[in-house]
Amino acid sequence: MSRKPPPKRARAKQKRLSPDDRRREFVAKATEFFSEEGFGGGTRDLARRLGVTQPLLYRYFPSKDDLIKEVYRTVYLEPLDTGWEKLLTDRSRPIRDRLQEFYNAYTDVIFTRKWLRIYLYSGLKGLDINRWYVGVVQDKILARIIRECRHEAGLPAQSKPSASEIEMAWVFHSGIFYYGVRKYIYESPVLEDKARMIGDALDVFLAGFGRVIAAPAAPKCAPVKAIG
Amino acid sequence: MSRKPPPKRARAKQKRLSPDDRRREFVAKATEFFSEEGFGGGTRDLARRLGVTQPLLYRYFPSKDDLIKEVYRTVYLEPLDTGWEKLLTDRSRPIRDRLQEFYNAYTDVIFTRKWLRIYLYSGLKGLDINRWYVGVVQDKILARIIRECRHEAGLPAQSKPSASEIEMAWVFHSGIFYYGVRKYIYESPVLEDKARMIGDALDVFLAGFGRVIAAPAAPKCAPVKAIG
DNA sequence: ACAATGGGTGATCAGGCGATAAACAGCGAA
DNA sequence: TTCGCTGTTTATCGCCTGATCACCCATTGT
Repeated sequence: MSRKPPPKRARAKQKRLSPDDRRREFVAKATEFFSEEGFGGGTRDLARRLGVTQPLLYRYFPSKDDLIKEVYRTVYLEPLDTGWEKLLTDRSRPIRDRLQEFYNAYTDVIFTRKWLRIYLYSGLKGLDINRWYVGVVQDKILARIIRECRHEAGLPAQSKPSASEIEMAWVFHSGIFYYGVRKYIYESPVLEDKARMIGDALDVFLAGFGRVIAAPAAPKCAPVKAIG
Repeated sequence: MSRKPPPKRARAKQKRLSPDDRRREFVAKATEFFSEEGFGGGTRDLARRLGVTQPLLYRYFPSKDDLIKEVYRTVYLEPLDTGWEKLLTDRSRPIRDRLQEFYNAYTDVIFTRKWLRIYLYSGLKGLDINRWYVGVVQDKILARIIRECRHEAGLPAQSKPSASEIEMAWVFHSGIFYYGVRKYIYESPVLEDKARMIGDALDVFLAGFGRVIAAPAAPKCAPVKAIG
């Protein structure tokens, strides 16, 4: 009766993908799905969004948890390894330019609803991969920024930045990061000009960092000599 | 056989609480529970932690969702209304002292695993109460800080801070806030001396703010005259 | 043309979920 | 004591979840 006429048409529409590509497609769509619903979202809803039935997921992934792990991997690797080291340490350019360009690019990648939500969800789970990422940010980004700032301020180089220097870099970095959280997760109104926000944050940080580092216990009116 | 002898003893141990107190106790423990498990945590597990059976919850709360809403209310109201206005606007004291004392106290309240986790979970849900809280922070805290900073820098008062000023205050505030996230949610190692972190953040912000505000489009070596 | 292969589906299972109803237990008033 | 009230438990319902199995059908190699 209502038996479909041969659904070849419908089949024909979906282009043939290699198994690996199909799998990657699943992971990508699953990332979107879990970013909205949280990892408590059901496999049936996910399958519906993929346009397939739920048992099919288990042909590509042994369990929901394995699928989730692969979502983590792709999300956490996405913003990494795009030639920052050279950018951050290229002393032929003013430090402010380098940092502005870096944060413009970095936030272009991570300031999406999808990325930020997956990141926070996984952070709340206390996953190892989250701590690993935080460590990468600290070692590959913040430590370098500190080193460049010290160089800029004419301070002696040191192998490892001090704990309080790292902390200052974290406070600076987090301030920028949280702009994305406010905009894409809380959906609060923010200053629309992202580059302006980064620029102002940089100006405040660069102006303040030199003074604080140069005079660790100084009163607030210490002479400015570390910068300029 | 293993039927308990009259459990009067066990009953006697738990002190009689008024229904309202009992209810409050439930909400408090539920807050702890949900902060660890997320709001997907089961009512049976919650009841077990309360030392009662699951249906009893439904005598005190019509549904799980109502219980959760009350958790939100208590959590979001906890850090509010502790006389900040006077503290922040008391111009008889140096601004740095005021801000240091304020952030010491504010972070004493919100830097707990419980508070931060509930806050982030509810933020991810996109709840109205979250946007409301963000608005309160902006109006009652950040706008005042900006006003005091402008005053300190000898700049003319204005009824409303500009969007970019608010944004700078957000970046500053978020930097401090995220210290708590890193410590209590990601459980990353952080600078142990919280007051030092706040102090450094303040020094950077106060030193940088004046320069940026005084010379909006200035190069990075503009003379420092707004502060000091 | 035809069997084989493997992507895809319908039916289903066991378990956990939120929620409800009925039974029970302790306590103060009559 | 006895009644009734309130706090608490036992038993249970319907639903949804992650996961599995047997089956189907389309493409492909020969």
